[in-house]
Amino acid sequence: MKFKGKEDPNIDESFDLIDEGLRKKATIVIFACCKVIYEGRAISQLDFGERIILIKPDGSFLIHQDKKVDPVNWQPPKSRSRVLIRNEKLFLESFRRTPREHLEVEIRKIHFLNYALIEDYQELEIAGYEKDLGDLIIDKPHLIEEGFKPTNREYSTEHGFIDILGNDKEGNLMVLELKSRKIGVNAVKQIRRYLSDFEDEKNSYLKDLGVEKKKIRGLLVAPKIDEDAKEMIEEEGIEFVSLEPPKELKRDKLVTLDSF
Amino acid sequence: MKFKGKEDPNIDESFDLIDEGLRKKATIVIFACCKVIYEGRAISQLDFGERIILIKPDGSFLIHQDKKVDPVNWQPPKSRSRVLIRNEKLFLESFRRTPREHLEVEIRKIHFLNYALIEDYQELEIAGYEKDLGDLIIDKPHLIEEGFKPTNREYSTEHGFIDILGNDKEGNLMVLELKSRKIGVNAVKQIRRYLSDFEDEKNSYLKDLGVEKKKIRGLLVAPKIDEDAKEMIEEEGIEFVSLEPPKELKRDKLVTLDSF
DNA sequence: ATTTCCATTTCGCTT
DNA sequence: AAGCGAAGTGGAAAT
Repeated sequence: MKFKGKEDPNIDESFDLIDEGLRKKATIVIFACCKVIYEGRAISQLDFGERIILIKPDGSFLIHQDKKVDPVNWQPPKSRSRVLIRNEKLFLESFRRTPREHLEVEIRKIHFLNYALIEDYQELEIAGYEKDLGDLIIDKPHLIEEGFKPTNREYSTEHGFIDILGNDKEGNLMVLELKSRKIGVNAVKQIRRYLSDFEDEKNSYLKDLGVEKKKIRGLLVAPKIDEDAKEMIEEEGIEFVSLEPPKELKRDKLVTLDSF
Repeated sequence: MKFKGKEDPNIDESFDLIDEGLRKKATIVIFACCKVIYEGRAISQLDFGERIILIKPDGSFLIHQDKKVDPVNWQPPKSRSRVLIRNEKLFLESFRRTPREHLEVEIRKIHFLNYALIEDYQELEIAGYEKDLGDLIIDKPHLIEEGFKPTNREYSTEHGFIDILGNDKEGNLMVLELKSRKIGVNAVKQIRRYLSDFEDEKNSYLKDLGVEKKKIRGLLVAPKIDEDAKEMIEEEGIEFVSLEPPKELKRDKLVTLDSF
């Protein structure tokens, strides 16, 4: 692995180092006073100020201020970056087609400039959201209720995808809507639309599934439900099952963190 | 402004520099081989690899891999960071209350470590999205059609907020749904729900607005509309007006960028 | 503090 | 390439 850095480079040194970094597909970090103009899906302008510029080998281009998680300006992966000197001033540019987007960074002064040839093939293992909740239910249907049998996942309807379809032990159709965090009013409206599809006689979903003249039960599954949503479902006979998405990684070597 | 940087610091130098940077509320950039564990809204683990760590004075804590715009792990502003040595290993930690979130970074090797005392008060000026489109229509209603008069903005209904309400020159009610980019099928469904509200006799919106026994016109306003949405609106008598959000900054000194 | 909705959302997955 | 939905969404404005 190769690292290279320079403090207070002059304009020519800056140009050479950045150019070298770009050609080598290095990850480049620059501490600089710069001004930024963006034109693309929107248009923006940011006057001179001290910022961090991060250029990644996949073409991503980020400019970070001293606040917030999100970059103030950026370009997505596969953008093409270049460095140039115009009127004795140093510029960075990043360009993207489809949609056409352009970022121009005028650099007044570079304080630090580093680049490194890194390749990070490690992938983040993450758990604890909707997909994991769905996996859990498919794996252990009894967590919903004794005798529950899932039949379809991501079942497509006119109004969107139903997270899980299944039957209870009496053969009634069950429509499950999952949320990893909290059931709100919108989730109730959503499942209500799915249910109205099925309740519509003209609709053929029931026949498709070989389920006729049975009840249709709507279930919302999430760790919590908010008060408004709770009132709504009580009026409409929709059920709620409290279930946490499993916060477990697949290769589970994770040690519980000490309290801070 | 104060900058400080070190190449290949040993563990004690690293600790001192980071600790100093944190105390001074500096912006810290670290090029390091590290392993990351997160526990909070979800839970995640990332094995050792070469990454960029960025700690901002507002408490934001970002870990970037060599790909993508988004950090692989992060903590939001107001998180509390600290550096520590445990079993002769260097760790960074970041903690947040409400919701409770914790990030632990084990550092195997630091290649570069920089910090800088920067304060960037420049704010991004941006234009070209939905709000600008709404401003434009309120300012120049004739862009929708001759005689159009907006009456309400962000008008609240059971199904959400209608972007703009108004009347045409015959006094018919007009329901406008704006998009800064492209009308898709979802936007049509949305305006359809608003319209069904108004068309329902039991509904009192019309009386509230003093508009009775008039037509109700649904308009989608955006730069473009996709093919599916176009077919839908033709069947349902919803109209489409093509309008670009104004891509103009308020203090407009912006020079058009040269082509790349 | 909580809710709601927009975003140059980004990102991953499916068609 | 385009569309769809989730996200540790983030962030701002309103309540």
